[in-house]
Amino acid sequence: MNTHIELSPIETKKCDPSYNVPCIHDKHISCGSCRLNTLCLPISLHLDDIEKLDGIVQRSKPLHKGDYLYRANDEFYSVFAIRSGAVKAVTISENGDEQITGFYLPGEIVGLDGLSDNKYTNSVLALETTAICEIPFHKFEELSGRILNLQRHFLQLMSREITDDQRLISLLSKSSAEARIASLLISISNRNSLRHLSSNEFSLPMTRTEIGNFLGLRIETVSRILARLQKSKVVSIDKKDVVINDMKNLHQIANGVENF
Amino acid sequence: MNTHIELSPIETKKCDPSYNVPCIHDKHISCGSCRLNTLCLPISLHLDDIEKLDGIVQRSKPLHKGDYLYRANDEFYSVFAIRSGAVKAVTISENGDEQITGFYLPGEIVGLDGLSDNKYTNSVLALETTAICEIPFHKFEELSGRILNLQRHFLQLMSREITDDQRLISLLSKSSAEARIASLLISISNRNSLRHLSSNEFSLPMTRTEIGNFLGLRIETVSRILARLQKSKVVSIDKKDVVINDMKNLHQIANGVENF
DNA sequence: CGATCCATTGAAAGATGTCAAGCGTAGTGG
DNA sequence: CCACTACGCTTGACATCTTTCAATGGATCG
Repeated sequence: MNTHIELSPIETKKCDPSYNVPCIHDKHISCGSCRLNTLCLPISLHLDDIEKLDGIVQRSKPLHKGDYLYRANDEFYSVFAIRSGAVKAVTISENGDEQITGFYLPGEIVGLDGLSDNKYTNSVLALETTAICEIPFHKFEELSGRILNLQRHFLQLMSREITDDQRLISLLSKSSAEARIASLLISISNRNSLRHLSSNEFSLPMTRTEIGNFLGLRIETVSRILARLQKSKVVSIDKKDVVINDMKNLHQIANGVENF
Repeated sequence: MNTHIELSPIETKKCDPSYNVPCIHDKHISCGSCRLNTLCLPISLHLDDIEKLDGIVQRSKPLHKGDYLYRANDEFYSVFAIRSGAVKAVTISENGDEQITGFYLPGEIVGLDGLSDNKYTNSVLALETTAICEIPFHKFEELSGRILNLQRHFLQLMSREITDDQRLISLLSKSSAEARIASLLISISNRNSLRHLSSNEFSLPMTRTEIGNFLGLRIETVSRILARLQKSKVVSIDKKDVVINDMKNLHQIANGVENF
């Protein structure tokens, strides 16, 4: 059974048979042969340890746009690795409005917010068709009791989430609308690099409204800033498709806040 | 030897001998008898486990205002619990300016940002005279291999830091200057409650400039907002001393963003 | 006592938000 | 298949909020 899902053009290219690598979208791919494992497992595990990990990872059918992976206040059960597609994490504040706390791309982990109170504080839902690896936490915890590297790795993942969030705090605290948007573009670009995709050309998985929500800006401001960046030839934008023409300049506009 | 340090009036009251409880500022207090242990150890450890933990905690002489606990890029070695006083965590962005990512009060933990790359990403320094419990991480890790509760607890601490940071992101992303400052006051108030101190009356450990840096506002804005809150009788402010007169109203101003 | 830091306040400028209008596209139902 | 609606996006004009600049006063420290 082949469970390939719809792909953006960039992603598809990588799955061309001529590449002679396993396709990341295959539901039955193992952790050992997953092209993303340098991201979600950036540690030196022995082959048989990887196999053990592989044994507890559950791969289910893909989420479609708008489908929830989990909801705030759901009981914490698993953490999840994004295999393809993209998701957003959102919280709902008391007065009812939604705040996006992060976008997550392939190779990245969501669900770490669930540990502190044994229930998730965010909801996570798909921005586009998205494939997921689910890692039931109690099994993982049991496994990581036996594999010391794995435990250490997990702590690092959490610490990474903390430092990423703090970079975002820094960005929101001090930067202009233009710097925020430049930073977001750089962030996506960098994360694409890690996945061996183009760092200069990519497609935004989220809407303008979502960008604005995430960065604390109105949609009109997002639209105007993108138009301004386009006009100054730093980037080219056609709907969701972005080409970064002048990365150096973009970094200057982002004002030293590299990514988040 | 008595190593009592200077205290704010509120804090001092609690150390009155008539209270018949161990004084939190005593360098030689044990984890088992520390009044803050419900904060930094909110778990059910057996008595002998607490003693083991106690054995690895190092209590050094207090930091004075401006002293660094650690600096960004220092090798990660320990996490730290604040025993008394207050510290701030700061990062320096590429273009050289400082961003405060958090204020930490007694019973709270700093240093969790150091795990991901084995070096700290923040610098942490004292806002006032501050006593610290240092917990060398390798010893802690070794200990938590043997005490399952402790490992789980540590993950919860990290997850808590993540959710706290995300609340702050939400605040910075969407709120007016007035809401940000109201939220900060509420946050300090709540954290004082946890420490069994007054939730309506306290002294700010940080300057207006630091408040502004943390909340993404200029010092003049901070000053004006505080004046406005005072004028509307929601709070009374004299220099660093704050009295919250109308908590309900303050919550409304904070606009549903409870704390962070 | 002078230097420095912190805080307050006013006036003006600048940035972002709000409101309103309009366009294109995708999805839906007749 | 078309019309209709909903949604996402863009752009202009104006309002509002926050910053910037400037002047001043109090507190602290050597």
